[in-house]
Amino acid sequence: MQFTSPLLRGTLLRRYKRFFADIELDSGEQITAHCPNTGAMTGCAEPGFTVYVSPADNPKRKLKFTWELAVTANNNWIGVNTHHANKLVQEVLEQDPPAVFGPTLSIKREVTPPGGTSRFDFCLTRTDHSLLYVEVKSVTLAMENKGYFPDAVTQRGQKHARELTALANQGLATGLFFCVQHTGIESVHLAEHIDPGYADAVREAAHAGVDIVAMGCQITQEKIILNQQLPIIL
DNA sequence: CTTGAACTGCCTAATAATTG
DNA sequence: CAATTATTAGGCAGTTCAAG
Repeated sequence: MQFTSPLLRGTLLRRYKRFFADIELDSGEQITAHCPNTGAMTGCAEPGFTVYVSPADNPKRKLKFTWELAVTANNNWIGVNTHHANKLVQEVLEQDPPAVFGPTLSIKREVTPPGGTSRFDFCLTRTDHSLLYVEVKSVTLAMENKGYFPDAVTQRGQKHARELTALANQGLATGLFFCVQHTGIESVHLAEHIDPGYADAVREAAHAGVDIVAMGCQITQEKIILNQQLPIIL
């Protein structure tokens, strides 16, 4: 995924009220950027981090910039725009999907399975015309070189995981895709210490046959590309 | 084109529980 | 029983995407 216009570099002053980030650009100008990440962003939003924002040309927007990238003290790059996660996953599904998902004919987004209550990020139609429902999760919490999910208690995520399990038990193909937008993460782990209930739900899902995949990406100020499969430790 | 849901932490208001 | 503390519930924020 290429950024359509060049990003501007700055320093994070503070992130607050969920949607806002005050940033001092290299030019010295102080701005408030939209923070497109609804998560806790633990370890991703420390004041003083180098950050990159994209300019918004939409005149209707109140905030002229969107926060896209953060660089940690260890020089790891993080994609904070969770909206890109689905786009990144879509790209990799179209171009070079993980083997367990198999080649696909078409991809639909935001699909509610028949009889279900949750919407899933993707529904793939595979070459044998079977359907595969995939839920995408964005991983940004890192400790050492390990990535953890979730970074906060998530009842909604747990509901998704349990519904995936239910679909799998009905014989449908299902997948859970961890999109790791953090260059320092080399493996993905369940955050037992943060949300043990979710960890259990994912293990149950795996046991029920939900295919769980994690991919990491290359991040530069020009683009983000999901390019490597990462091990998952359940 | 218009509308509305989703994303989910944080702050505040309201209620419940505990203590002197 | 009043006063203080603890817990819970609700509303809010900007943007994007999908459905009508």
